[in-house]
Amino acid sequence: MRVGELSKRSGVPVPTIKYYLREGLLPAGVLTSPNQAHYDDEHLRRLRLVRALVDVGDLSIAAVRDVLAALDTRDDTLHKKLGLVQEAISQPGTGELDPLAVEDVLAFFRRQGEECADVTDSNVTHMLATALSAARSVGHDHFRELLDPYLEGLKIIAQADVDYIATRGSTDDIVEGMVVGTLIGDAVIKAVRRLAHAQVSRKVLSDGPED
Amino acid sequence: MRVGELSKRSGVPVPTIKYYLREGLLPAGVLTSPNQAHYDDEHLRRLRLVRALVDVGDLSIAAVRDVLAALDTRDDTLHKKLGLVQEAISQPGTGELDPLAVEDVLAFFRRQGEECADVTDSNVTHMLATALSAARSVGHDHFRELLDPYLEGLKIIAQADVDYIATRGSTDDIVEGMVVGTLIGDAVIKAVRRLAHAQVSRKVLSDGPED
DNA sequence: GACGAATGGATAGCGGTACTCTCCGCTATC
DNA sequence: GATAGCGGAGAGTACCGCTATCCATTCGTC
Repeated sequence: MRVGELSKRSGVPVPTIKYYLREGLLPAGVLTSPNQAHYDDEHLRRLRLVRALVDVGDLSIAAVRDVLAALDTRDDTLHKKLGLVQEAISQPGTGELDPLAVEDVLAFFRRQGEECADVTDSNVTHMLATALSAARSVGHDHFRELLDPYLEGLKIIAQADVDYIATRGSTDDIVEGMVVGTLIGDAVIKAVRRLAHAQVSRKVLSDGPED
Repeated sequence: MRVGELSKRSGVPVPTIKYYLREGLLPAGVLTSPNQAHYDDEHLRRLRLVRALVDVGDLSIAAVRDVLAALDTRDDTLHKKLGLVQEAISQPGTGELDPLAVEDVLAFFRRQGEECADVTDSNVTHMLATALSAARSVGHDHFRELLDPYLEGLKIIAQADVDYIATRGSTDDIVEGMVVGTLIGDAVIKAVRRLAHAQVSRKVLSDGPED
């Protein structure tokens, strides 16, 4: 297919597709003439992935490029590849780090028996410390006490994630599934947590019959 | 205190504070002269809240304004106020809605015995449908099967959230705690989920001893 | 009470991001 | 052979969150 049909099938405007091509988010099509190129289903698939990362995953174009580069890495173990990808989909955040919050994180790791060595300087750790710093800055220094119950709930969720991913065939599918599952999972979790809050709020607060 | 000290204590540059004042994110200080205003701890607290919402909660300035407006509402039941605030901190997202994904959401509600009536057109429902649409568009139409295990894990988390909030005194503290807890909780959950993934990935994939 | 720094207030400008537009010569299709 | 679409490249746009500049006034302190 040519770019017009790629656009129609994906819902992405042609100029945007051209932009993604320029930015290296989509591989160039196969040239059949100096100004005719052919795109296949793989391009369509990749394009939809890019949109999902941008729209739902809220990744910047640069971050998407990193993710795709990690996905396309050929010569690494699965574990390394997963690590690469995870770094790429975990934006660190910009705020100041309160040393007390960093200590909270380390204490949490110790409590959970994490080998901290290879984790403490990752984006994920930074994310966590940033969030706890923000909590402290607005006077919620007891927020850290939620880490353990959160982990308890997230173990269930992570297990479901792993089971879901395990149904996939090739290692490429696994890595891509991890990207999609992590980012779309984030969005789903955000929404469902809010639903759970609303449900509880409705149950707990029977304040005033009606108005 | 005056603006300079407010800046020093919060770490926010003076021009930014002025900007927030203009945008209505901070109430004006009490004027003691035509060009001197006095700010108190309440301003400082509000400023830090704004920064947390912007930095960690990733809210736009407009969304922050909505949240603050909801927080400052005086004449509503707690339940209504919580609902208002929840809408304000739940950005809908922009993608197309796949009708099949919408059906997935409704089926989920039915399964969970939600009274859908007052929920189906909320931002949160839209968030969920957007995420599931994205999943479908990249070929993960079985992603919806994760909804139930996610809810199971999130019930634990939501319970912890409620317990945490319940320690607070005034209803104002409750509502503010809900904002902070929801947004910072989102960030924390994101991070901890990734840690859980990494942990599981390390456990499951003992592929190759070392390199 | 003089003087430099800081203040409140208003308007304009800046830097980054994600597109979007325009133009070109060429090509598929009718 | 007309017309629509194409690949490619550079410039332009819209929005967002600040940041810079200016002004008259006032604070701090000497």
